[in-house]
Amino acid sequence: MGVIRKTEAVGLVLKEFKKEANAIAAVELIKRLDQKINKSTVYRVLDKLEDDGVLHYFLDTKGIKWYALCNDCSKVQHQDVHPHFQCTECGTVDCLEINVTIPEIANRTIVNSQILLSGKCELCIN
Amino acid sequence: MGVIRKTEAVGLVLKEFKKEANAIAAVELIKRLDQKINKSTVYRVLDKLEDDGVLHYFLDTKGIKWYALCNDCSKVQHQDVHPHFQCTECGTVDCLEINVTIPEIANRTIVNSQILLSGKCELCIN
DNA sequence: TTTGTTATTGCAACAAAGTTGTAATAAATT
DNA sequence: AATTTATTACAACTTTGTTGCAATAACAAA
Repeated sequence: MGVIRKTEAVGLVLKEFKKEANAIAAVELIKRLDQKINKSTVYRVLDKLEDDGVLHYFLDTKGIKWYALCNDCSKVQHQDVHPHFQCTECGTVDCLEINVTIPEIANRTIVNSQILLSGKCELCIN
Repeated sequence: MGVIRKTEAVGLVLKEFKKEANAIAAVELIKRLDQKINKSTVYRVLDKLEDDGVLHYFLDTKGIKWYALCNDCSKVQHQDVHPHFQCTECGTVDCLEINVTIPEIANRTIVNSQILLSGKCELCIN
């Protein structure tokens, strides 16, 4: 179930995403909002915003959760199925606005695809 | 650093992979070998076999580690960069022998790509 | 504005996966 | 057989995320 009440916690979490171009790790958000919002509240708010189609999440190369703003999602459906990119140098994670086509596979239905690319980002490439 | 001594633990771990067509989760392996090998030994053996190019690993939709036999890898390089598939019904995970081409991305170097597909497997599709 | 309902929060405790230090054990070499 | 040192078991720990529950605070209704 998504967000129902406009609380301070929801506001603070959304503010973080608005001032950040990239994705934010749940763990990082918890650090940033420490002393303001409790850890489990952060997780619950993220979860609700994901339900609402405001954020989407994915796991990085270490299996930890990252969240980023959605573009055209809704409570009904997440349209965001783009690849994510993690820089091996600075750890930054972005959404990539590219299309990767997954071929059909005999005898299987593919419902979801998660693509995580890693390498050097624009800033660390030099 | 890879395997140096041929120990019982290494033998038991390899035996599990030889009698299993699919990938095995580290956690599952630990359960299977409980009372035979200690948890941290399992992790250390898996790590070494990965170093040696015998196994490769990847994370599933929940961020937990899975291992599978490599085909043509070596200590020097892991050639296995195929997608992995996890069935949402039975949880089984396999390696897919298909090629997915990742387009070039301006201002970034892509060193690694992890593709995790999920849906229904051959057995659960009906 | 006050009251009532219940979604939301903080807290503390827990759970799961994986890691680490260390002393004891056992491969492999001499 | 003795020696070296990679490997193991064990226990304790870390990190990320979850859960139960009482207290709090949105929000609607009166």
